[in-house]
Amino acid sequence: MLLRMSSLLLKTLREEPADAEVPSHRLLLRAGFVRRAAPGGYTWLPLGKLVLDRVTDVIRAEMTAAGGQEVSFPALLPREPYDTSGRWTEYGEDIFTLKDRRGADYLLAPTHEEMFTLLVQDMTGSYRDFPLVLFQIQTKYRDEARPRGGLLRGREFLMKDAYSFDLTDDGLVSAYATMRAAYQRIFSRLGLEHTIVSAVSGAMGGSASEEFLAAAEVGEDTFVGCTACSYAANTEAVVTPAPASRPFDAPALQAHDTPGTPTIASLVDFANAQELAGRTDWTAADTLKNVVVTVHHPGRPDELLAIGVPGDREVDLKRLNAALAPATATLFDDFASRPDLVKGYIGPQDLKVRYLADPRVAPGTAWLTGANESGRHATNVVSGRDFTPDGTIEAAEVRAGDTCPSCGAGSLTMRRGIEIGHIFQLGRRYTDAFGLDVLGSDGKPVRPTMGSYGIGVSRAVAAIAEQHADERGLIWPAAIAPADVHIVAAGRDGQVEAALSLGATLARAGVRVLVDDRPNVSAGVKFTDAELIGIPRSVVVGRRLSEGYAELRDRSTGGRDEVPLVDIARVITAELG
RNA sequence: CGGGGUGUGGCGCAGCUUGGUAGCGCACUCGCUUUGGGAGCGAGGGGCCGUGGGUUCAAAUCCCGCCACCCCGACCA
Repeated sequence: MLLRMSSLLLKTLREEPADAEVPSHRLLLRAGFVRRAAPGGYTWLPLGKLVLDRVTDVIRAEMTAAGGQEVSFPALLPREPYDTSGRWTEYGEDIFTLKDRRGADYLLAPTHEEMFTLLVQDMTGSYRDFPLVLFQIQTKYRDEARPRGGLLRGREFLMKDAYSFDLTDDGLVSAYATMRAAYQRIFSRLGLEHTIVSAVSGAMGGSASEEFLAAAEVGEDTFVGCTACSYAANTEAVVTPAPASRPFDAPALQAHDTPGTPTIASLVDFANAQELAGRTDWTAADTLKNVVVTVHHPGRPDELLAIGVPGDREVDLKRLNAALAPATATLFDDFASRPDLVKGYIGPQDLKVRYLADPRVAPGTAWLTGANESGRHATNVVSGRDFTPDGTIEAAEVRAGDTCPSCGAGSLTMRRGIEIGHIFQLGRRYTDAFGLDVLGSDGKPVRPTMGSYGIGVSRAVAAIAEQHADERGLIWPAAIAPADVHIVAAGRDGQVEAALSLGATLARAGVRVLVDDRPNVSAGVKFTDAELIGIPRSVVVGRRLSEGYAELRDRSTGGRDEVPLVDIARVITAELG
């Protein structure tokens, strides 16, 4: 490959684009890799397309090596399969829907579980056809409420989705392990520093879910790690260790007048000032905070739900939504319509809505909480005695320093990351929905179980840009750079001709070459552009050409070496192996 | 969904308060000079001022609606 910048469709931007905030977005726009073309949609320009293709090549190679077979489905699909799986309504507003000329419903697929399942149903019939792993690299569509960060969250994006089909649960575990290892190789080759964390599987359903998170400040996911063991989890998936049940030996529930205490802080201040129940050591952790949310069930009427969490913790809506998926929750604020719910003074006793408590609200624990009357709270409200939650829920916020739920010894640290991959054991949700059975060796029908494995390909490009850049621009890992070497012709005394000649020599040897042969462009501009574009290795053919020397530069270290021009091709091909 | 901000040539911005024939820098074209760290001089091309309506003799500017983009919040009981 020999690309000449004199004819390349490329325009680097000297100034920061006004509407790009996150570093990867700014750099990819400035360096001429992508361009915004639609709300949440990006055009891949020649340099960007080269990178994208190299990333997909890595993914394709590793997926194939792991036994996957590549297929490709349409993105434009009829409604019916998604009705069968229930996702037409479950996915809700996040799905792009449209009608054909006859008024029939279509959608632009947000993922393809249904189509993979149907394909396997169509084309298999015997246990001999399994195990099977299929994948595709394809454009997905999601009507995101808020696209952000350029490639990080778009409404149209490139995704690799793969599905394994096994006849036994052991087979699924094995397929999952194979895919997990393939993902580690993929992200390692892509130069992405990442952490594998426990996750929740969201709208897709399933279990044994893990995410690959690329560490980045601008990441949308927060995840925890343990200081003592190898535990790592998305905050959405952190499971709170429940304390042991305690005997119901607390004194009887007692209600108190607590005027003007609608918040936890005001309640604690009041309780200490008034020596409530004879104590002056009340803290927020002694209180039970009860939050009312409206739960929106796809395809069903809304439901009011009360959530109880220790008063020193907030309700984390992301965690709550993860726990309720596929339903979603919003804060309830229409207290006028429900006189039984006294805002600021809600207690779990005799509530007329469903009540789910944090695991810390274990049987026997006693709390200071609302008395369901304005200006009144109650002490010694004991879980399991004075109220019984309808269940537990993981909705309280996770904080740095919390005890590790895995080893119980270390404490949790928190970081942010970009979700670049997600693997989980899907199970039989879709094979059940479509009634996919095949004949087993004993002649009886067997229902396959599925695993689901996704990579956000375009998002991975952004994550790489996020992790591999400095104040001058991008620094691509060699494996996915748009070219192996960037040759800069600096000068007009035959430098352009010499650069092109060197480029041709390298290209013949299989090296991917970008030559800056632009006439009438100053050396300074070319150097600046080369640093912005970020090809890891560059060669400057410049003022020492007449002496037979060129300069070899390393983008990441800034290193420069004068090398005889006749040796350059040999040095570079040796480096590239 | 809520809040804030912004929409003026390809990019970055001024002009709007106080209505009166649209400007600057970069980029682009041509000429001459320059050529190892974002060159100089000269001459040019390019804009339904996001969009629809209203007020007015006259609207980028004032009023109303809509759309888009960016940021923040999705929260304290």
